[in-house]
Amino acid sequence: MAEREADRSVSQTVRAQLALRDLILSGSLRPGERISELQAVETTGVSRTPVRMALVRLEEEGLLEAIPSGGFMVKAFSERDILDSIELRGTLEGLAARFAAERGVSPRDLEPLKECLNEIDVLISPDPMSVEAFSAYVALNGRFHALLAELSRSAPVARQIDRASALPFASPSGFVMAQSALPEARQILLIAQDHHRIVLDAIENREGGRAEAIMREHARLAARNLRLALRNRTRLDLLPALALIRSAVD
Amino acid sequence: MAEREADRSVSQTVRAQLALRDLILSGSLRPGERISELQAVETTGVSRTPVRMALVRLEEEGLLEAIPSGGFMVKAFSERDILDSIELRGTLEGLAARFAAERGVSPRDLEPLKECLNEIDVLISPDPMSVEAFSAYVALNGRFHALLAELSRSAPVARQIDRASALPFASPSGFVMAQSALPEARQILLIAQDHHRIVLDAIENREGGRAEAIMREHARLAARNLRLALRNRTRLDLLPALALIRSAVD
DNA sequence: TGGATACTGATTGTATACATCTTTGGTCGC
DNA sequence: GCGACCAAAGATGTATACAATCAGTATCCA
Repeated sequence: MAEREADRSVSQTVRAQLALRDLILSGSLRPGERISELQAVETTGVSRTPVRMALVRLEEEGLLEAIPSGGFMVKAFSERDILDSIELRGTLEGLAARFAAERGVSPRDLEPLKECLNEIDVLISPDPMSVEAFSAYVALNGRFHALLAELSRSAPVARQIDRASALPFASPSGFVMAQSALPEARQILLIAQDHHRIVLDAIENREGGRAEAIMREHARLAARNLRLALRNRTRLDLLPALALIRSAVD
Repeated sequence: MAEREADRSVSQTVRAQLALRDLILSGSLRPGERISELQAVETTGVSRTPVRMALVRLEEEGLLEAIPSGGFMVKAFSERDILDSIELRGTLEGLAARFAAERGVSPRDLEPLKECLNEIDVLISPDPMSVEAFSAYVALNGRFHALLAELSRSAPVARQIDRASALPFASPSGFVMAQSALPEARQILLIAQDHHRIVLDAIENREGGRAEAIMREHARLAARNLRLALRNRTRLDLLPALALIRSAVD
């Protein structure tokens, strides 16, 4: 009951969507649980109309599932669902990289990506990375992947990548924070950064197949991160998305 | 003002969605045109609430685009957008086929697909195929592709394929009807059917790479169909989706 | 005692009224 | 004559009231 009268700039629908998403990812709403609209109205402080709009959008986003008899429930994911979602994103990013390579990109277009990589270099340079560095990495990594999707110059492909990355555990840096405390963490980021450089090199030299393959492999690093985080059981609190996993975290 | 009181079994939202989709695909609503909610209310005969719900769903479907200042407009597609969407679907179906091959499927699971192919064989056997045969082919072909997506046993992948195929010009048999009058048509269907057989063979023998590659190539038949239909300019009336193409059909 | 049916409560789907914002047309000023 | 500003009309975003459907429970009959 804090920010009941939050800033008027964003629509009520967006506010409800953000609030409900937080509730889902934080685990306040359990997988399989039916979402009561009236309850959501009380929680979010907006009326039923924007709440319903938000529910529809969250369903399209993949966090909710429509109940045949009406209404929505929180979707449950298996560990394999998550791994598949990561492979899916890798496949789509691979397609984007291949398009970029085949169609050619100007040095001017590559500029922001290289700049992004240089900034990442600075972040991952100190050997025990700080938590803030990990956090900054997440932002820069997301930026790099977004720029890469644009590089395909294909609106349909970029759109599909966005939708595939919408699920928090499928996003490019979904499991980075989880292992910020592990010693292997920095090593994995160094490898990831190498992938970044390779894909740009492949695109520059118009090697479509190579660009595609490296992006697929790159996504599999996320899967490795996930397994690492689950096995070590450390800092799982940094992964709100895991509240959605069914029978993986018991 | 005919079916104002259509059957009560479907919700008003679905009815509005179907009606609006028809209006868009038939070209009654031009690309770039803002969709007036009140006008949609008059056209569809339902009230504003379900109309707005339908608009949100059609946006997620990819047929509409949100206007920053509010409301929606009909999306415009370039010819390249369409070709990219086809390649996108092929890539996703390739992933599904690879998953099916790698994970293995039981003969029991393959049964309905083989049955489907046998039915298609009967349809494309007579040399001058009838228009009804083409129409039946569209249905069976859609069924085969849906079954193949299921075969991946990956809900996220199947879901993404559904969404990629939602755009009419990206769907598996999007451009089949357009060339039902052309002599090359049957030949292309014979090749497509060969692809179908090959992918099942690859899956049966757990050849993931082969299964993936053939599905990618298979999708490119749709691109070939599109070019063929556009060049011949025959039966373009059978392609309502072309109303969305910007600057390709002038 | 078990099962089926009817009833009641609650929840979702729909319609409409209201407020705010955008857009468009006209007029005034430069 | 052109541009900017203001006003009015229409559009969308929001809230709420109503209707219909679904789930749960209790009772009645076999």
